[in-house]
Amino acid sequence: MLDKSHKHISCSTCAARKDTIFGNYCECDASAVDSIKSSAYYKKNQPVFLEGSFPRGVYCLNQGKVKVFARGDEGKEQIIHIAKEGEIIGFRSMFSEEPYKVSASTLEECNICFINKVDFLNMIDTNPTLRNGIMKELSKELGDRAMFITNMAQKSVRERLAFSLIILADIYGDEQINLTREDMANFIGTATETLIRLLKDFKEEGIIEIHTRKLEITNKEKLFQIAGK
Amino acid sequence: MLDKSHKHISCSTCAARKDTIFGNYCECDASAVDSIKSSAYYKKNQPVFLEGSFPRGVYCLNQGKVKVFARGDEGKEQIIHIAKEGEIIGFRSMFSEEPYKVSASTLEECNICFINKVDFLNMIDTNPTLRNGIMKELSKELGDRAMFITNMAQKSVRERLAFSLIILADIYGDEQINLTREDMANFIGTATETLIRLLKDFKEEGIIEIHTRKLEITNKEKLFQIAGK
DNA sequence: CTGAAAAAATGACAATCGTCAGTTATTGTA
DNA sequence: TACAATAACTGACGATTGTCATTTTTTCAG
Repeated sequence: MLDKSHKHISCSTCAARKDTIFGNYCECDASAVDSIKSSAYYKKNQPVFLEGSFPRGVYCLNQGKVKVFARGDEGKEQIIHIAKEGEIIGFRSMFSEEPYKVSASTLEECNICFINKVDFLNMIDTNPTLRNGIMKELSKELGDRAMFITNMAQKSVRERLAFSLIILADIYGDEQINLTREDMANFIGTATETLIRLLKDFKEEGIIEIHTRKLEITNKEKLFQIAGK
Repeated sequence: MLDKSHKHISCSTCAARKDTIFGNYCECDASAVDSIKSSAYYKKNQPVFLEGSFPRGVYCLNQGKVKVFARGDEGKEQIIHIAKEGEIIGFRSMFSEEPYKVSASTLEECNICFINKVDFLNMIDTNPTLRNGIMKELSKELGDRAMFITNMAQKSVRERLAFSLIILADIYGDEQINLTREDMANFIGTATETLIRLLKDFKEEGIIEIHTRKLEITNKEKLFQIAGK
């Protein structure tokens, strides 16, 4: 259940805490983080931060999913990442001292906590474990994006779709994948029409079941096979 | 002139030093870095580090260019970045504690300095300015790769070629761009044959001049126009 | 519950781009 | 300097994928 009020969400009762950088790397107690953060409820399709603006702090997802995307020359979205419960987003630009290069927007109802820039940087300076966690995170993501680029450049749309469905299945866990066709196409890097046709193919091949918006994977084996490793 | 011996290259006389993270962010004197590093001469097309292996330290380019690339499922290279004098490469995996996700290989004769992992991590721990420089670098690159992904996904090969030529012109400075057609194709993300045909088109449109291997840009304006921002 | 708006789906068509097969040019080395 | 190896280039062809136009379905607000 989502807390739709703006009342404070406590780190100590946060179900996602074990998945966060704080829960993983930081021996600092939950109340320390609690005391410097605020929390807010977001409706579906609400912006979290916008490309071009300067970061005021970082966002920690307590509940819900958020798409992180860049815009191409003609304004078309390219989804770079889909963040879920426990992830921290928007901290890259805090170190680079540049405006955001990407935007973030909720894909569903969300509860998101916010830590002010000064407080966050202060935590990093004084807490080596947390700092190392952040650096680890940055580095890991850099590796992920190298692979993302390679997939974009070398795989066919069909292969990318298979690959992306595996990633999405992981993000959505027991839930069924729930994205608009347009968002999914913008994640895979193709036209919406092409995506729809390929989903139909997959359905006919018995790989997925389509429940209107929601997708259920029925043959993950075959997805791996098509995705090619 | 390249120093082909293995004798020590000094940071204090390094022409590229002003462009490095050390020269930019770190108030520590050159001799401190000098004392912990070694230097080596690399021939053209020599590996610097390999995907899958664990990092032993970081590499700082004194002279020459290095390609950083991932491999797709069929072994095809995707060039993620071309590093030039002054750049430090191979430090991401040191934080992520994973094996390298990418390989690096010299594109020409190079002099490359090496700093041992322990020494480097130690520097970072004790030098906040350097540390911030590294974090800034990681973040910036993350932003660059978001844009790289977007370009791959949304631009045509012709547009990507124009865009890449602008980037390459910047990397090569006053020198002419000097890459094999295959490397250039692997940077742009296309087949070698397609690249060759498009280069011919550009030549006929008066945008570039082709001197066998080397490329000279004669109409940068038009490149920007084709690349689309 | 209903109508309007948004999203999903389908069809037709053309252009881009990759693949394969082969030729020509360049490079590096014996 | 010549020869082998590598790289650059050309041609033919078809598959994949994007675009545009239109219809059907779903969603959501009143």
